[in-house]
Amino acid sequence: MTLINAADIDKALTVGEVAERSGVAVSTLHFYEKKGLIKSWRTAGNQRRYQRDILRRVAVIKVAQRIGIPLAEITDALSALPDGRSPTARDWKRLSARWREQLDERIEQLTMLRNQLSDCIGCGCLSIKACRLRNPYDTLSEEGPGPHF
Amino acid sequence: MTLINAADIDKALTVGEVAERSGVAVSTLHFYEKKGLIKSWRTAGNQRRYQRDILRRVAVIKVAQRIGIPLAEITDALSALPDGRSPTARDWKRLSARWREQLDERIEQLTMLRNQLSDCIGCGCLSIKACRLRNPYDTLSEEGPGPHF
DNA sequence: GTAGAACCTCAAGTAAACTTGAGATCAATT
DNA sequence: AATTGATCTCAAGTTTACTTGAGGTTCTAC
Repeated sequence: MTLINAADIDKALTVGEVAERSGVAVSTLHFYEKKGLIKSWRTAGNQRRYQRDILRRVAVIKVAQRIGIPLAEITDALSALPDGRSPTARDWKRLSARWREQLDERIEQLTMLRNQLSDCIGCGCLSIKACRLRNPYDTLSEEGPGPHF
Repeated sequence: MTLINAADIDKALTVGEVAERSGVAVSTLHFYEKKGLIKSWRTAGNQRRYQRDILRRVAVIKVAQRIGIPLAEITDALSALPDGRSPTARDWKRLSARWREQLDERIEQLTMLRNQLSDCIGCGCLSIKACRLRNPYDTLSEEGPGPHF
């Protein structure tokens, strides 16, 4: 149900162009499309064409991946974006706020791990039952019930 | 060429025991053995037996995994450990020092990502060619040539 | 001496995120 | 018209880190 006007078509990008400009392989773009992360329309000759907007979208996907968000979740988040128009700053803000939290969490976990690692360096305390490194669930369980990835 | 004395055998652990006490599945222990991460000897009835030391070793593997080190690299690092005796604090220190660096690096990367994300929240700058989030290689390339995982 | 739990091996399956390959079509150029 | 490069589809392969299953053996306990 996406509306496309003449101007958009005019500026349309081919897969090759998108690949080069976004830095991902053509096969990856095919793959993302199959997974529902991005979309395109076709020319009379069945070739993909993308709105210029695709470049930002792919950039967003790459950022999310760097954070460590799995593609399925990215698909999910992206599907919450408005259909048919380019996401606005506000849309992007919602997305990034959610991911920002996950990033914070991830950083905190790694930082805790680092502290524990420092405590343990050279002390051999991994052999001790009470070692915090050895029993990470002491800390994880503080997050409450439910799955802790 | 590992020497095992009567006392060790005395305190030997079965796979089931190791699994329960280390928190990994029996199948995972089989798997780790095949990959060369851990080892065992066999009873007359062909069942695995482990030195008590296995528990620390598995703990070390799990810590390394939390840092994000792939198993192959862990195997590599562990193979540098002395054969036939339990690793000492010094051995463990060498290992953790190396991994500590990777952890630091990972944390720094994520922290940079977070800062950039903050800069970008709500500003829509992902659409701008110069956006640092969009062009992470500006920063990655500072790490020098070679593969950047 | 027999049931049931714990083990064994080996092959195959799983999930994520892609890549590769084969065979065919499209588009731009000479 | 013919060549060359870009695309297309669809299936199958790749890597990491395991898990699952089938079919068979060993241990422990009653």
